[in-house]
Amino acid sequence: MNNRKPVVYVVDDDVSVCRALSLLLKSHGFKVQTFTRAIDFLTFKHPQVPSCLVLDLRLPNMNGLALQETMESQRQTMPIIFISGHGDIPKSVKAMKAGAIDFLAKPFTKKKLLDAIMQAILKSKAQIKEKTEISKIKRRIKTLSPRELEVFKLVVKGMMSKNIAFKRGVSLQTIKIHRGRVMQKMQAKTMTELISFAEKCGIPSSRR
Amino acid sequence: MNNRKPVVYVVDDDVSVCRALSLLLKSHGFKVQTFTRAIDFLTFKHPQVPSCLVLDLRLPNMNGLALQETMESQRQTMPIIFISGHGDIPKSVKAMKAGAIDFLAKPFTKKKLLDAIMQAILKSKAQIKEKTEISKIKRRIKTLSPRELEVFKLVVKGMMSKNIAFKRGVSLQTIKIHRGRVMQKMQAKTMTELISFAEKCGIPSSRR
DNA sequence: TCCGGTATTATACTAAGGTATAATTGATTT
DNA sequence: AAATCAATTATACCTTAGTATAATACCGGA
Repeated sequence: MNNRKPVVYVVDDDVSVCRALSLLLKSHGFKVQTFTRAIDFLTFKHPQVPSCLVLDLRLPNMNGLALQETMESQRQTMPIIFISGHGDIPKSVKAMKAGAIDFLAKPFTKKKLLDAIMQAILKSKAQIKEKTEISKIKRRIKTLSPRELEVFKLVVKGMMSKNIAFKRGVSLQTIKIHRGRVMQKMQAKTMTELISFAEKCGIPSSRR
Repeated sequence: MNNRKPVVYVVDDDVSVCRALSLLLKSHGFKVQTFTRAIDFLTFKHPQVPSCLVLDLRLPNMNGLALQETMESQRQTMPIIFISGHGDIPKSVKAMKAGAIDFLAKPFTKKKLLDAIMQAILKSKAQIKEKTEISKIKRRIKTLSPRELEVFKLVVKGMMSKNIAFKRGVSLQTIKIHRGRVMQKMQAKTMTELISFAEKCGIPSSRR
């Protein structure tokens, strides 16, 4: 079983659309999961593999745009491709503003859809890579003691050990030890690496 | 003469639209420049102040989307708001994909347009700030001698002076002097600052 | 040809970063 | 009560960064 095969989720209330898209996409090497209701997709636990969502704009109960908003508020970053039979410009603009990859008005060609999906999967791959990297770093940050975390933040802002020591009213040696442990726990071989770790997790470096 | 008043450029082949928008926007504190042809806007030299472009989709010779592409290829980053009487979903999607702030179908309310312009001007301000900062740093980079530039790049990757010296087959002292001059010329007080300068100019730090 | 910028090296020194060892204190957990 | 961890400090030592001074060499422009 190949877990690395990209997954395309399809949410469309029209079962025949689901079936047709499923066939098309499976024939192009994607794994496909279809849903006829937004809520079913939201409660579905997606694995951590490159994936995207092909989403019908008009759905019962919760429409596509609302689903998109919900995903955003849940920090779900899966790329979305909208498909719509009765869409209009404001809706397409809203979808795109919210970060959709594409918005296809029905009828659309297979090529248009497949191109969009290809792009979405690429983006998903990049997102997953970024996410796993950040979570790895955050896991390391969690192992820091409060003092170490504080020293970490000041160090990446460019403050010298002696100044940190003075600011906190402790000895230089204490800070040096904290600093050393920060490097160890963060698994940073150099200052530059430490700074890049901090940046990736939104910890400000320099005076930005 | 207030040079800091934001400028809104309007490109629309309909003179009455130009006039109406000009009146509306001037009454809201913007400076306004109108054009009836894309080429007139392109050849106009805009000053370095917060500004945005209100752009009609349908224009003679060069339509709005083509103008947008041209600006992109010229690295013109001015935020664009499309207005359109006969647009469709694909065109609006294309515009948004290419980075437009908004795409308003005529008729639109004054509020919609003003909101979009407000957002565009904010973005423009951020762009200008970013751009001036980067150009300031790039100016400093230009003062570096070839050797200094090389050392700069290796330093921000986290390489130690002695390793740089070995790699280049020169003495440690030589590298230290280059390094010192890099800090001077780049006006960096700390390593973190030097790294943030490098990052802003796309010079890779660490192993990214 | 002389000057200035670049590149190089050496010696010597100061400052800052980093490690090792050892010890103390306080809080929390077992 | 004992053990563990975080935080602290001191002493000592080593490495790396950074500066000052002085000297050599090369190259291109005035």
